[in-house]
Amino acid sequence: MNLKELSEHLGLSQTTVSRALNGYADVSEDTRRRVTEAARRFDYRPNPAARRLATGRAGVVAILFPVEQNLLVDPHFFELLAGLAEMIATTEMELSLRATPVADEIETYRRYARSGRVDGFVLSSPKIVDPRVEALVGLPTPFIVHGRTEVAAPYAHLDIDNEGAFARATTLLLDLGHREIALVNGRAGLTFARDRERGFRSALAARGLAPESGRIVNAPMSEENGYRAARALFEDARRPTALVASSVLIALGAYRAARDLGLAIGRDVSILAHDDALPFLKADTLDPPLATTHSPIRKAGYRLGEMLLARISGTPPERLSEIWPVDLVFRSSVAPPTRTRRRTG
Amino acid sequence: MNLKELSEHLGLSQTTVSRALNGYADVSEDTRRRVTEAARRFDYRPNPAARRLATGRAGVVAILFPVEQNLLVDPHFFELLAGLAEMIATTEMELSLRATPVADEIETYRRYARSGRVDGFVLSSPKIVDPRVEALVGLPTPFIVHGRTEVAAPYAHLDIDNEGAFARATTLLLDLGHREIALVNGRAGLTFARDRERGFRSALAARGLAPESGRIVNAPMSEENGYRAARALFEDARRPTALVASSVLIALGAYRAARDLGLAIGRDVSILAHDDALPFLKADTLDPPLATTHSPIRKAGYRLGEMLLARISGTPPERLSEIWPVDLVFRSSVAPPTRTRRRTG
DNA sequence: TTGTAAGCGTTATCAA
DNA sequence: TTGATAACGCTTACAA
Repeated sequence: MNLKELSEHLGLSQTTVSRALNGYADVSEDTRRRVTEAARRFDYRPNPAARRLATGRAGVVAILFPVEQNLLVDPHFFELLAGLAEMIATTEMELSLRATPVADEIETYRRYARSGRVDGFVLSSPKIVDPRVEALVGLPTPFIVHGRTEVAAPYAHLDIDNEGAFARATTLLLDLGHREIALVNGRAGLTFARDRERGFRSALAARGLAPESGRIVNAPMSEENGYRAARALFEDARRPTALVASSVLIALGAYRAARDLGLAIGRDVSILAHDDALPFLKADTLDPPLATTHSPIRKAGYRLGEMLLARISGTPPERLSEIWPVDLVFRSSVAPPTRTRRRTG
Repeated sequence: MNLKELSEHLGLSQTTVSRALNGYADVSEDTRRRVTEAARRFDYRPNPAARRLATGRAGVVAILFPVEQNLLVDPHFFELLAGLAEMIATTEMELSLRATPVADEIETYRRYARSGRVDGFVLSSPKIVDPRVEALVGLPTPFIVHGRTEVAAPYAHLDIDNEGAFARATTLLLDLGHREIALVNGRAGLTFARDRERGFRSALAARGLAPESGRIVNAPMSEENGYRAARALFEDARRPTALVASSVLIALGAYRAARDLGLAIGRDVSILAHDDALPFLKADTLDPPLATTHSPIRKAGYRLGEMLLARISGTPPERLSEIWPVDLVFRSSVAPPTRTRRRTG
């Protein structure tokens, strides 16, 4: 059943039927009712290719990932993707997952944008200065960034308040009496990692403190890297009494390191992590329950989809900027430091 | 630059230019050369929407995932996805990633297939009897299955020889002298898990043995589940001397369990796993290096893309069936059993 | 409030 | 071997 048949059946023109279905104002209520009712009865679905040809829109939003980096293996990326896919599934559009060789990334964006096969991009894990964003602000294809980056032109983005979250987390530990606090962060060069470090430093600075050397670690966020970093920190002669982690995955590794070294979490050492709400890793079911700054990355993915569609519909980028506040959730993995406990490796 | 402009520039009809570009036979070599040369010079790209409207093809292949199950968090799934995305990126098509509520899965396939927005599906992790496949064999939309399932009609599929692989792995352990062997497998009900169990059992049966109760464990393949299963097995009074695992992730958990219990891998207990070549988890860099049956799942994803495109181009499903052999890689995590070593919890 | 008609950029049919 | 011409199914000026 196509538009022509449907309109013939109704004794109306294709124009009127099309407008009735697309919610134009200049259609009588009565006609609209008849049309929508018939459309439902015949299960009429506009042909997407025809619509795309007529409107000039591809009906596709895309997310690119570098083949060589194992981004797909990063659960944070995947949760974002899942939320995005959920949102797009509520529309008539497609979410296109596209592989690109890392060396050719910018050129892939360029070519793909010009191909007319895509209406918009979602960018994740932006660097402090991100060549993808720099290239895309010069192109007509809309895009949205999960996170922030340093670029002159306005660009649509959704971020969480990383700096504020880590400042509050660090302040909490300071309030409990901790003075020796370490930060196990994500990869250096990524904006979120810089912002979290800023929050960490500013909280310390507010008490006249500064992080000691070696107390800030940068690495991709995995259990294994969390274990390595925490183990090294815990084995140091000047073991920190508290650790802030950029992911529950890292905290999980830190838990393992603490166990291996016979340290009681929430007693010998306090641990607090940012929680992106990875579904297979619940902070409150760890032993002991893990204190967190909490912000579901899946929801962010969903919202990114909505914002990108708004951008595609013409909302200017400067109006599409959201910074989400982050909850601080106190749990028993943090406690006041126990004085002068020192342990040699 | 569109077809009309290009053909006017060449002084040819659109028809001829189109045919020259699409490799039709009835175009003179000379004309074809001129046309392709001009197309390259002007960077002509056919409008995908127009092409889709004219051909009736969507230019999209899709892979659906259930929102509630954390499939996206399973690295096996996204390695497959990465390979698939790599293949599709070499074409003019899109790979659409689509979320579906698990309760509504079949209906989503149906609706989506009828929507005209997709030319074909990739199905992964089929069940022994899989309702998705049963629904899709009745529809005109082509699809391909990664794995096998029990269904009357022919269907396109690519699988590895799970049964053979696990029979060989088990036989290797038997040859080394092991008699008490456990299997830590994937989720029950999935075809690959059944096939691996079959291989395991048949190898034992060939020596007149049968697995003892509790020696076959089914669970989603994760480090955590591997740890739990292995720990329970290793703590049992009748500890198995060898363990076969369906994933390196499981083996990783088993390594941790062995370490926690003071068991030396490759001495007190032998461990062998199927290796899908997850990029962040190399069997040969574990300590000790892990013996495996080896088959890169990413390559399978790539090949699935090729096969699906062949299916879409008209190759009948019965001609699209591949079962890949699996390599057995001996490493020092397996050794002959050390007799009468028993350890109580 | 409704209808006419002209695109949108291809591919496919058929005739030359 | 090439070219008119008609689909493909929709949206959207513009006219009524």
